[in-house]
Amino acid sequence: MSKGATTRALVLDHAFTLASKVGFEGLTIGNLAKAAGLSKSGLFGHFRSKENLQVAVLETAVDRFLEGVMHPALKAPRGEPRVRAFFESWLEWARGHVANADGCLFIAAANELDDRHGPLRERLVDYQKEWLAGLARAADLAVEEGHFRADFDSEQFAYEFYSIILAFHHSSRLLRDERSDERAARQFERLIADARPVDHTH
Amino acid sequence: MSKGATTRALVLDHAFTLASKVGFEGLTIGNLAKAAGLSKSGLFGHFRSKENLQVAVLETAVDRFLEGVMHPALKAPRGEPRVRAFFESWLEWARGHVANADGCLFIAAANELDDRHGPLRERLVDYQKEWLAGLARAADLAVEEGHFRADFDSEQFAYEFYSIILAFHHSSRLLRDERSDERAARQFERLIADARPVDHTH
DNA sequence: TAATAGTACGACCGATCGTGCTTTTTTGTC
DNA sequence: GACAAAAAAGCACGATCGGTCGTACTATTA
Repeated sequence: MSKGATTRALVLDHAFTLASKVGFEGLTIGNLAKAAGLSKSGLFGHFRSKENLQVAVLETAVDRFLEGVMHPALKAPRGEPRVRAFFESWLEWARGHVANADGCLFIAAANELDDRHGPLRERLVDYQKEWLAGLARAADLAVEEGHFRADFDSEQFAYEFYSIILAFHHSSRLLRDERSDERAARQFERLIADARPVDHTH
Repeated sequence: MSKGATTRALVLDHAFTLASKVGFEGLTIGNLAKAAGLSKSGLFGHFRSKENLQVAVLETAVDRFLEGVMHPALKAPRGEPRVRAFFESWLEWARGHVANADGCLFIAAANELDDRHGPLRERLVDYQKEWLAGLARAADLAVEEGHFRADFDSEQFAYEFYSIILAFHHSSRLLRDERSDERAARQFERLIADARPVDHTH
């Protein structure tokens, strides 16, 4: 890796951490330069605009998310186990960021960008739709495996799945409720229970 | 009402609208002054600090929320009807703001303030806890009326209720999914169905 | 070794931020 | 209508923002 690519990666590493705390808007070039140990203009040269920097940070975050959440979950056996694996690793991602006193960058970005337009917003939307579609696919597989009901709206499932993450983030970050973990787990179990085939055996 | 109080109220009216679009951080004194038709310093004199202004805006928003969401719902008969009324008016609040291309100020504030400290954050947290407690109380009444199961965690109910609002806001604002309404309604019906007493009549 | 491209620096730009100080205009009371 | 008080405006400040500039050092390549 060339010198330039090395420091660029180092900058993006600091940028991801910093942006997780302050969001995309709060991320200033001056502060990032201070954190990374570069001059403002030295850092700026790597990206040539703030928007380019933001896009690069978003893609860094996406890489980490794929690596830390999506890929591990895809190793679990298809069907309900994989759906559960998604939940565990996804929540663990959120939990880790809450514990570090920074938040989930994607949730922060969603709130900052929801009324803007431009490439940053479009990319974020595309990624989120992709992940929700991936979740829906995992749920469809659970239907095929017979773990979930045949009449089952997997998109609705993905929608509600994400609502659990959002509520957990809100409850633990803003309200600082120590029972957020338990709450999220119970909500998830209820979602799974309703997805299972009806039991007529008794 | 004295002249001062009149213009102060007018300023807060514009401030609420503006802050709903840009959040508490994006709300600048210069822009607000432009919107309200005052000079920066003329407006500033009414509040003497930005933090005071923000607190006043938050309290304005709380008044509107109580008036538009909480009070109407409390007029519905206790039990499930009142719970449903909460859902309808709460979602209508969110829906209205989404349609206006601004967002729910409380959700925006939650994301901006979740890692800050100071009176603004504390007030927001207090209000949100209050509303969730109010919701839990409404659910408890539904238990008393026999509409909901006896073994029933009303705090969990309030938690999941709010997750529906959060997901709706995210889905309609960021993803611009036209089916957000339908999704939220279905999620709510599932929440209610699970809260009802088990039916052993067949 | 010489030429070139990549990397980083400090100084600086115009714009905007919140906020203080001073002056002018408006309001309410006798 | 005079006059004090309140309200609004005018102006300026220091800080910070994203971004540009010329310049110097350091790799890479010829």
